[in-house]
Amino acid sequence: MAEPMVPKPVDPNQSFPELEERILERWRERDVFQESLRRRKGAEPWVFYEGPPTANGRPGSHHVLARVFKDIFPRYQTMRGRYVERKAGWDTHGLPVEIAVEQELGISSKDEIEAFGIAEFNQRCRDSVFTYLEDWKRLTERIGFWIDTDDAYRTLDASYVESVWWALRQIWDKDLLYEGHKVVPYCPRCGTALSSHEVAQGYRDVVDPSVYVRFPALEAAQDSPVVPGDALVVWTTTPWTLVSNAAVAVDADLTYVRARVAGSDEVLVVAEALVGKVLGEDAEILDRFPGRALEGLRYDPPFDYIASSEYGPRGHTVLLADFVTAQDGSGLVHTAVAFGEDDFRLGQQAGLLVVNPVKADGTYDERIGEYAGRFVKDADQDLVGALRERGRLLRSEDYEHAYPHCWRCSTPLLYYAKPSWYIATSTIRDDLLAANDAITWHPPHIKEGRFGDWLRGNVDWALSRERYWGTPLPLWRCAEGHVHCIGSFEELEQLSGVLLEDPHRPYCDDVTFFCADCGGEMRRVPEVVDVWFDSGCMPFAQYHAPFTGEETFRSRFPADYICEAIDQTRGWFYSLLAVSTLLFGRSSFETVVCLGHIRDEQDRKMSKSLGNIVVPWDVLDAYGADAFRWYFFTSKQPWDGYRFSVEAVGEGVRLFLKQLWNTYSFLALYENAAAGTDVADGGETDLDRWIRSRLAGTVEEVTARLDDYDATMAGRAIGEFVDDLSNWYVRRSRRRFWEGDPAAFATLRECLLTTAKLLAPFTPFVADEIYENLDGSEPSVHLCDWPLAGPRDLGLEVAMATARETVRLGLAARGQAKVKIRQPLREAVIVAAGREREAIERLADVVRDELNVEALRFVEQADELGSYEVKANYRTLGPRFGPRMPQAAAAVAALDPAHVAATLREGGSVGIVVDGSEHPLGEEDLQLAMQPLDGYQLEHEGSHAVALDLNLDEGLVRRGLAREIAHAVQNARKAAGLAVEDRIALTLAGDAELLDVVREHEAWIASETLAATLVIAAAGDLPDADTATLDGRDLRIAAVRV
RNA sequence: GGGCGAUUAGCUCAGUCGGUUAGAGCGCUUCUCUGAUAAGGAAGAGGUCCCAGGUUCGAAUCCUGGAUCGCCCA
Repeated sequence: MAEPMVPKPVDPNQSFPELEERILERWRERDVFQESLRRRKGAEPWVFYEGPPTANGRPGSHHVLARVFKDIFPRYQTMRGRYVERKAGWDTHGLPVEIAVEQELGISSKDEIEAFGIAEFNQRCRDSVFTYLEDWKRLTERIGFWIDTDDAYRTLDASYVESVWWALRQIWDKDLLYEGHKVVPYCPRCGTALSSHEVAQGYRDVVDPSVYVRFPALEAAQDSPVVPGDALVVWTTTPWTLVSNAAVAVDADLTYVRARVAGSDEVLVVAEALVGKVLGEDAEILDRFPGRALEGLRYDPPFDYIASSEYGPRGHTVLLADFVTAQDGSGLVHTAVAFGEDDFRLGQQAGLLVVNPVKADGTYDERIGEYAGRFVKDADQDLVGALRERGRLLRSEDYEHAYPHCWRCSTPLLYYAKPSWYIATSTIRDDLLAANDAITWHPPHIKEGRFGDWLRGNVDWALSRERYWGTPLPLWRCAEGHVHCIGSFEELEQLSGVLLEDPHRPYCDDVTFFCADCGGEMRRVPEVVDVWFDSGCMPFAQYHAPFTGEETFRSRFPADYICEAIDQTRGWFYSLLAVSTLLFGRSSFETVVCLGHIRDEQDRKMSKSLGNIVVPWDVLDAYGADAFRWYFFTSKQPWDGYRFSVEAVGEGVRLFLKQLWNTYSFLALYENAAAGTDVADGGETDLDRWIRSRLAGTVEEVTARLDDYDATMAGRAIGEFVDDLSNWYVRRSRRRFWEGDPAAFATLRECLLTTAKLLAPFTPFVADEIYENLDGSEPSVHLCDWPLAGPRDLGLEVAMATARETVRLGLAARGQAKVKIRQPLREAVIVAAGREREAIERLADVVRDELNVEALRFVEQADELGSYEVKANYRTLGPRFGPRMPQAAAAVAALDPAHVAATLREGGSVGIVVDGSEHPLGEEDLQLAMQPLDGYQLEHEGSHAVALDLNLDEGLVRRGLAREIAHAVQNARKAAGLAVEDRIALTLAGDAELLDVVREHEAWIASETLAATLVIAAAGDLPDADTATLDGRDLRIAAVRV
């Protein structure tokens, strides 16, 4: 480094938002982000994948959280020497976009979309996707998130879609893509099935009717315990499915009973364990039998819209099932084949036919008579009413439970049997688990907990959506049912002669070709692909691999790091893992940081309806991006979630950024004041060596923490260092800075410069400003290499800690004695021996100065100042004595403390008797504490104590007054608005005794206050000057700049 | 109903391997320091470490059960 130049003056009241705007301008001018990439070109890549947000909504504070965590580690790794490409991405397909366009068009059904025209509809989707793109770009830049938005991948691009097609073809070729008929969660409003990870987003507590319905037994099988006229008690929380009741399920081994309710002739059948709950405690039990005895029993269904025969031979009979429990309900479970996963499976086993009287829009079809055309969930109450009227209803109550809703439109989902395309992920469950095994999760519990559990319970991925705006499913099918999966545009062109420019619907729907098997016309199936599959393909699709970007993809796979909020466990984290495991047999990311949610000051979720959203711009305008970032990085571990408010950010500004800035402006101030003067280098002091050692320790700590993706502890370590720098190093070194000691400037400059580099990934703006002004040999701190830790002097660090502890005790003693610090005292008596004493002696200047005492006197034995109390060290003696520890502690307490102290000082050991045998105790087994002695003001902690001699003589009093006078003059200087380096002509008047002190300490006062001349006027002079009152005496001060 | 996480001062959070009297910052009161500071220092007030059992010489910490909150799943 060249001889440092004098930094330009620094405004201590600098507005950070204003500073940041200026630095953004500088970054643009110097093209710093791109330059940071150019300089690392060819270096070992460190790979980050951007999880694509959708730009059809405004970015919020939670996006800022994610984006700053996406920024910090790439910045850090770049400084460490890695090449960190940062390609932005946008998620552009899917229902949210369609819904926004529907709202814009004022329509709300698929029929209306098709009437409007798919081509035009999709064009509108395409247009709407980037509605808030500028907001996103503006915020991204403003918070200092360096990502290349000009080279962003977009899931709607034809190249991206083609890569997704390629992926599907790979999966198809592995026989893992199939059409299944399953009960799926289905949104009747959106007209499409949802994947399990979408369902996971929409659980909400609702109150549904819970009904117990009589199903009268008809003809009984031979040996049946149940006779015609008895009624089965059947429980359900979905009355709307009762119209298509197909069977009743019971558990074969569970015990059921015939029972009579008190005061009634009616005989009801329920599980024994639930009799009390369903029929009352006083019900009379007539018969007990296992569930299997009920098998085959025919019953009269609750509604007769659909004849028993339509369900096949076993329609409206009792079946045995493995999912029935006596947990709740009646132990007899209503089964509607089309409306539940268990129901459907049971129906398949029993050969029941699927009868689904519910149309795709969620309303009953014409078979359900008066209810035809009604939305099924709305019919619940009327159906319950109808059951009641016909005497079928035994009981009805409200049942509160979590029920899935469509994550986008909030419509309650129906479980619904329909054909859908699936990826057989459950067959690669072990591979998924093995891939997960190689991932490092932050926080770690997600790996085996939430995410691992989810993988272990993996079900096939419901891939298809019966929608419009999405990647079209590349499957073509002929009338004979032959299916062909297209893997590239070129392949489709070869088959059809059509090269798609836009692969979206409806254009791809128009492409046909001849079936290779039967020669029939092949048409595309109507579905599009789950958007999560799109985003799961981003590792290769962002580069259009394997078509044009295969090499790039290979060099950027897998990612070293990804970061998203916890809700992506079943979203992007899963889709990334599933796709790459299917295609490449491994995870596409190695480390993931999982962020928590942002809540408001009252710990409520932030939502538009509560009106408690914190708009990021409010934070940025008030405190700036560095403050915003610093809050997220250091206030807590990010996965714990944040109680967030604009004010919460303010505290970090005051306690960290302002402190840092003031230290920096202090350096600039005194380097400017000292400029041109030629002061001899005072040489490095212990204080310099100490802060450099602390700096080295901080570099080590921050590096280790960032390597471990722990921004929180890394940031806090920097915060502690800056606190030490400002509140101890600078505070204790001020005189050297006033005097212009080059050694002090060099130390502080180095500390600030290294701190700027450590801070660059955290608070990139203020870090760059400090670097620019103190060094500036590179265009930006972000082009610098990460600092290497210098040598440490741990002995000195420990010594300083001891000295500071001594000061703390001394100041406490002063406080207790109510003696101001400006009043010098004769001596401080310090109890310390060995290493402690050496430490304090080494740093005696610091201690003496800080305590304002003329001398330090050491005593090795506390008994000179007070008496000892001796206590057992539980940590060492506990393991030794175990259950006899109380006796041992009592024996120690009974020892003579003075004797113990003396013995230990001579290196001897002390014996105690426990249970009749003697045990020698060494120094480490005993703790000596002090009891203060009268006459001294003593503060103690452990074996270390400080006492102050409070006797004042005339000289001390007058020196104290001299300091009061100097202080009063300084206040007057400050009040007059003088700069710290201004020389003054000083005239003092007032109380005669004070003026006497001034005469005695004239030279000292003049030098302290930078007085070129000091005139002592007559007592009554300067009637109009500033007046300070010292000890009840007036001092009039006139200070004029010369 | 199940899983995961959380619960420590009015607020925000630390708390190492189980060790004596549980800490810090903010806020509040009093005092103090100041040639940078919106800062610093000292003292004070403020605690059922969510509850109950258990293990242990000793539990905020380990175990079991429960409560509350959050997220996820049925």
